Amino acid sequence: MPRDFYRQGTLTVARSLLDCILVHDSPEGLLAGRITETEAYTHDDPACHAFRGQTARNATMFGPPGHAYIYFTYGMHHCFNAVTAPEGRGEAVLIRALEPLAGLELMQRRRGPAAAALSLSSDSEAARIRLGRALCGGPGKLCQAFGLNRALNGTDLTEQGRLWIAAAPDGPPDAAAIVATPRIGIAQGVELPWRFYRRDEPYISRK
DNA sequence: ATCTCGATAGTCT
DNA sequence: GACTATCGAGATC
Repeated sequence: MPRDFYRQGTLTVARSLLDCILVHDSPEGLLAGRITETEAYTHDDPACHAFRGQTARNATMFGPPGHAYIYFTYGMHHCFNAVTAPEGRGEAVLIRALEPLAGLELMQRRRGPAAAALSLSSDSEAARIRLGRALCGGPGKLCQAFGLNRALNGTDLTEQGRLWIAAAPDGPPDAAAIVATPRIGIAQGVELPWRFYRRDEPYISRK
């Protein structure tokens, strides 16, 4: 997606990223997934890392839009965001889940024995969904599956280099097809309905 | 299906 | 020294 896509306003970007394709041309292989669940974080939102000002950790959030903000949390997980606000402002969209499309075998290896034990041949629709959610059904899971870490923090997502986001093949979902709910795992700003996914989307982190 | 809890280390007060 | 934009295991219903 071009730079201007990320300048539409964080809430709009969060909805418009649904169905877009995240691609990682990693040294071990090409990985791709359809974005199925997002959350918006704005500068005046107490749950946003940028709310209390710029620090070394959140610096890329204050940089130009269209770049990756990847941080480490809970001592063992990474989270991947797309920076949205104009420079100096500190806003981003958290990618919470994907439907894996390419590189599933590599994702299984990265996700560990439990995920690797699941059948890769899509015996049934239910089995495919189970596998997809085990691989990329959560912000920490998808980072592990894709091999995303702080080394990729700040990557420009608008050019096809190592990590980028491609347009939704059939365009973004209709507004009427998108559900908005409170965000997951936060202590402040719990009332804001800034988590988005398609109605009837099976590839989400949780209900 | 839903819950409670522990792991684990970087960040900020 | 407290907190964390999480995950998975184990208990419970």
